[in-house]
Amino acid sequence: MKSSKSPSRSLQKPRSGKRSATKPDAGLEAIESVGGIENLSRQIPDEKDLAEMSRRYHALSDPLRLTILYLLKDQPLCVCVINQFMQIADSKLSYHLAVLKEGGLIEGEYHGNWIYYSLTDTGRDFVR
Amino acid sequence: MKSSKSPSRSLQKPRSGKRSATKPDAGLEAIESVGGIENLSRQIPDEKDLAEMSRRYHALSDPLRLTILYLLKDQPLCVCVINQFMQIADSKLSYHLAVLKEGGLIEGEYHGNWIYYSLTDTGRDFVR
DNA sequence: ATAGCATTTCAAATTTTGTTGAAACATTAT
DNA sequence: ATAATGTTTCAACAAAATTTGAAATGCTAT
Repeated sequence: MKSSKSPSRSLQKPRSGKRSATKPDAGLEAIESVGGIENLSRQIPDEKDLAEMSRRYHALSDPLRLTILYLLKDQPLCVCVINQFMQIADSKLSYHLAVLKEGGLIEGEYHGNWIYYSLTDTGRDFVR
Repeated sequence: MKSSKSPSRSLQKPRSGKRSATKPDAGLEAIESVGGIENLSRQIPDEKDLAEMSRRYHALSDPLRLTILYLLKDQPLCVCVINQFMQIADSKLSYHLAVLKEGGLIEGEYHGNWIYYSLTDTGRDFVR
């Protein structure tokens, strides 16, 4: 995940005086044809939504985490069983589970001694 | 993007002798109920697909890159116009465009002096 | 060929993310 | 309460992604 906050755009239309030879007319016209830069910017989700989307996609951006997600496709599984598959250090698995959880893709709950993880509705959207 | 190659799983069923008190019966049964660990593993895309998915999601995992994607929602735009919006260093924008391109979400082509970027079909799937 | 602008590429510095092993915490059983 | 097991948290380290500015490259016009 990156911080890169959305730039505080000035949204000023490019100066429309004498247009220098270095400006692509077609590009500017394309913008004008959809209502100008001010209007274009309305297409863009607000900062909060962008951050949430980024977090979710980041959670999906690792083969190991995708594997976990697919493992959970048909049923919840406890950490110990997931790890029979993954064969990685407990703390490593825990880290990746946390990333998936923070991305809103899985949720876990204790059942006896074991934590069972399952897909959230959002998570389910991403496994086929 | 992370390297984390999918673990070479041994896929052995947990030893089924005397079951220690530390094994969650429900979890094991859940696995058996879907055909055992061997079968579960068939749910998981192969390494190559996982890598491709990871790359694509990684490209989506940054607010700045998502912003670019939404900018391109309704029309191709040249780099210079995109940057009127983003207001970041040229080389920085270029880097992020490259990440999006490698993720298969956008493509660019020269039109005269300027490169116009547009969404690929895959990219379009991700802007609303 | 040269110049001029648009865009990318490169390498170095910085920041973020992932890994590791030890320690802590949660739950259950004794 | 104590012990035993499952899971997470923590801090140090390693690896990967991002930023930055300078230099290189691509296209067009002269």
